[in-house]
Amino acid sequence: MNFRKRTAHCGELRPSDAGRTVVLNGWVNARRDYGSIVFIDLRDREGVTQVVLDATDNPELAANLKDVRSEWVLWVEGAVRMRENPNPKIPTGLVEIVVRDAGVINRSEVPPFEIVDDLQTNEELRLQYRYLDLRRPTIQQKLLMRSRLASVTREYFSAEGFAEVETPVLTRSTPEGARDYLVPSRVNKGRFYALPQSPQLFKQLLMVSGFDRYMQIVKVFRDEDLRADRQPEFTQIDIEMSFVEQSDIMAMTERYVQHVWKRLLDIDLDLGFRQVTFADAMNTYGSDKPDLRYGLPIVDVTDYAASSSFVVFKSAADAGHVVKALRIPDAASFSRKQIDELTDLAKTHGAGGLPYLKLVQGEVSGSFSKNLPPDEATTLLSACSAADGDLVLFAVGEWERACTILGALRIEAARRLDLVSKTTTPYSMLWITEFPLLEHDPEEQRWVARHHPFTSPMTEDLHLLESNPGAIRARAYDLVMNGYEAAGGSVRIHDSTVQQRMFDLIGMSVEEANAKFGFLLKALKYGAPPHGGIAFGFDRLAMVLAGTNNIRDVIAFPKTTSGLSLMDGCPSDVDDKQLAELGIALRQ
RNA sequence: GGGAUUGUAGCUCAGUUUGGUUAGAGCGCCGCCCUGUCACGGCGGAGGUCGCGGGUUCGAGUCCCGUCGGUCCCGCCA
Repeated sequence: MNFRKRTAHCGELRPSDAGRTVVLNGWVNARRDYGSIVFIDLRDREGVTQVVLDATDNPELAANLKDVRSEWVLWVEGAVRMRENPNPKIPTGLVEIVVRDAGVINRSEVPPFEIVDDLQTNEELRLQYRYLDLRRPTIQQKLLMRSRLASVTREYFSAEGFAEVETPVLTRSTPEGARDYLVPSRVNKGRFYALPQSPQLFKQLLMVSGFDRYMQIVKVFRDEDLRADRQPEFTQIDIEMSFVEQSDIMAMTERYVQHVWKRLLDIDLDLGFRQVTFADAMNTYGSDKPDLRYGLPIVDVTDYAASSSFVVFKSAADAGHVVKALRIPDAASFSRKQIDELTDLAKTHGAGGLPYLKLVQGEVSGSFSKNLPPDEATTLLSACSAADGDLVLFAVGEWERACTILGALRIEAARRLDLVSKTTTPYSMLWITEFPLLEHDPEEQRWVARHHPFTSPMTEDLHLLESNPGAIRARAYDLVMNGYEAAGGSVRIHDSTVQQRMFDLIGMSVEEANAKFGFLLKALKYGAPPHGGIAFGFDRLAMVLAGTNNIRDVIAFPKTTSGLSLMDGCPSDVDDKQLAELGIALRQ
């Protein structure tokens, strides 16, 4: 196929180029045919340029291009000239190309959906024809932003003395954490590799080796159910540092984020991101990843509940549970239906119901106002700082449960009141610190690591290691951006004895620990430096930067919520021959 | 594993509540016309396994059962 190569792309021509003869290559974005004059909008990654073909000047060429339709690929040669009727909507709108010669490089079938930014098509079809979906400028911009993020990241960490070291993708399956994706070994039949959930152990071993500062942009895999912000394979910016403590890692991370925001968004972020302890975050926002672009704090009213006439509150307080309240300003106008929807939401998070009070022109109403003497209602509402026109929602129960319920309602209320669009702080950055080291798994009847079992306990809580494990706080920290857990890390245990005690605590025998993590325990005995690190969810970071709340928008070829790839149809069946080579028989 | 919601023309959706003639609209597509459009315009036209399978019924897009996808959420995700 003959075509003339471009001398300009479709987004660059301006009035100063008038008079130049250029060649463009691109896709037909739109065609407007007037018979003796035809306009063709030619599109490439950089933009759109209008091309004019005058049939009276060039009848032969016009006849050749008569069939041209959307998404055909053309080359076009002609002079740049000022437009009679400029189009202020596009950057090249002041100029156009008068075609002198042109040709069809490739034809296109009629696409299943139009290649436009404000596409209404369902995601199923878009994913099936992902290569067409990716022609849309909005998606391209997001992926180009992701590309720049990767460049800026490497540039920053390289300048800070970090070495990028690759770690294996075929690794050992380990207990704890997410389900592993397994890869059968042909050479060693009946045995399996696991795809890494993170390069955690390898980066710690690199610290033992003395690499001192490591970072890697790396794919990791977790075989768990998906969400709007979760894919089975995703990318981490994995970071580890030696001879540091928590504050050093957090400070380094903040400087990186500041650098990224400056370079990619030209926004100046102040260092010293807000820090909130896990306990405070749960108490005040009902979440360990609160979105602080808006307020809506939760208050504790357990003290008032203890002497309440409302039996639900009273008995909760007597049982050692808590009563929490969420005041939603100007929401007393919520209808019965809207309250029912909020109640359903509360129930999905484990609430029995949703007690609420409304204050309208001094009158108290609500689901339990009849069970509450007026003076008690007044006291309770003032404890919640409720003003006229407010709605107050209550959650009753075990501490973390009650907090979580109101945390979910807080997000929903913000959505309904459209608080995010009204914010004066478009980016909310905060650290969550002092996570519990362990949590109790009622199913397995044992303690499990909340972060991972290599996380160091806070020094001042070490004495609780055997007496009160649930109260131990970890030297762990999450960086939360606009309500997303963007990064998480910890200072690691660098002492093999402490590491062994940790394994004991989560019910792992010495034998098992040695079998599964013996290489780490051994390595820690050969002069391990104090070390710690953090890992960013690269996709989530790209999401926040690109201003989307769908992780699939920043992944070129994502999977659906059931883990399918609709374009190539994986996962797929494999031949019996392949299974036989691997020594695998499928069971029904 | 569970819940909610969704699937009708190439696309977006209406029609399903209360089963009943030939399943509609906008956009797109095809043909003709048009010299300044850029959401071009005008005239005409084609296009449907109502996701799939089974059932109830004289009759199913509509009711019932099952199933396969999409989206969101709970559990899960160190």
